[in-house]
Amino acid sequence: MPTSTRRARERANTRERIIEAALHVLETEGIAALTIRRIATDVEYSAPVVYQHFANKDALVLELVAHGHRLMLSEFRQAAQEPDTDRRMTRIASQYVRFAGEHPHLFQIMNDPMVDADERRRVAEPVIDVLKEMLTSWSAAHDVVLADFDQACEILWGTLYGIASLSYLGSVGNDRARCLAEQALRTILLGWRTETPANGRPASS
Amino acid sequence: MPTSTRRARERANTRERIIEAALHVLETEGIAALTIRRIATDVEYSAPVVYQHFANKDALVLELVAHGHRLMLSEFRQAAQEPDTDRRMTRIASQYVRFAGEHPHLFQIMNDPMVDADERRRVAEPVIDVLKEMLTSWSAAHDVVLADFDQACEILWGTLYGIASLSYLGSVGNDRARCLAEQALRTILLGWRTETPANGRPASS
DNA sequence: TACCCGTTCCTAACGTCGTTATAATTCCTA
DNA sequence: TAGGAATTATAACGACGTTAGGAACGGGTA
Repeated sequence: MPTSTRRARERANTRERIIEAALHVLETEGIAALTIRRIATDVEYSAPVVYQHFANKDALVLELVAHGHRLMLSEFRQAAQEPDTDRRMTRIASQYVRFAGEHPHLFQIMNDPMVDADERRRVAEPVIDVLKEMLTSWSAAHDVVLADFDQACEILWGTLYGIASLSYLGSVGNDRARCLAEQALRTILLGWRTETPANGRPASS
Repeated sequence: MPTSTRRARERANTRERIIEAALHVLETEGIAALTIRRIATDVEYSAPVVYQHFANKDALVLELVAHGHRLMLSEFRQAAQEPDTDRRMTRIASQYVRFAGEHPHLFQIMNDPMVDADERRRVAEPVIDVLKEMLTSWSAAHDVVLADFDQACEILWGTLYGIASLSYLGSVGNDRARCLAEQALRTILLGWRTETPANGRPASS
């Protein structure tokens, strides 16, 4: 009975090898080197074989985008262990920019307008959820009630992306961008604390 | 004697027509339609003629990027006429995002990692300068001394780009992105005002 | 064992891209 | 008017994503 299951296993295995090869090419040589023929060569197949595992190049790239977000998610979870809510926020900012610096080509396709907007939103969702959790606990810790929570999250997310882009677009170095991101986050959080109607009594016991 | 000057004039004219045709294709049909052959067809020439005016496609695209920044600059200058320094800042934020929404494909190539980083910095400089002037007058109006002025500018620039990207990447609609940008700017400015060592005496006469 | 059918794979090809070589044509100048 | 430079188009090259066609393989049945 296990004859067909083995075939399926082999199929899944080559599919995985294709993704890994594509990922390796992307990270080491950039998006220009990421061609179907190159990937096929690396996994020792001919080009059309790739199309048995992916409908087209976009589908394969989407897989890399998903991988990138999973990677970012794991780094975010790591940063989320910081107990202090303020430092946690600045650490995630720094981590985000660091990711963009350490995986520039991955970061590039993760924010490539060519990939479908809905798909990108879908794979980015878990990462944004971490950000939401962190903002929730931060606002709770400081007795800050945000006028519009989702809006606040989108502002943070956009800000992080924008400042990370300064780095990967070559406007500033990555170290400086990390500094900028931390500073920007501190400023925004300070702004939110300040604009909260000054009901400034500390949380009663 | 004017025979050679006419030739030069014609040359310059064709060059300009190529740029305009390229711009039209880009804005109306997107970057995928922006091919040398298509542009050449639109100006009623064969493809190789384009290479008499531009070293390669990148050089032509760079011209479009420069055009985009000039366009953005003119809109910024318009927003800069607002007398109130605070409203001026939020207006520029709104204007930036609006530009990204009204010229999505132009905005895309203006921030395309494929175009040379140095060249992009160069053509973006005048636009950033406007932002710098506005921040200067804002901080003066509020007696705010920014710890690091350039850093503050880069934070603003990055934030605007990031939030505008939320729109053109399809995460949020353009109207919402404009709202986010204004809100983000207000928050950041509030943060800077707050963190300034509370020498809170109003500007003495 | 012999056949057969479905899967897997490769070669070849199509159309498009950016770009270049080559040749024809045009237009000014001497 | 003859010659030479500038201008133009045709054809081609290599690389891309993608598809068509057929060869090879491998397990289930006679």
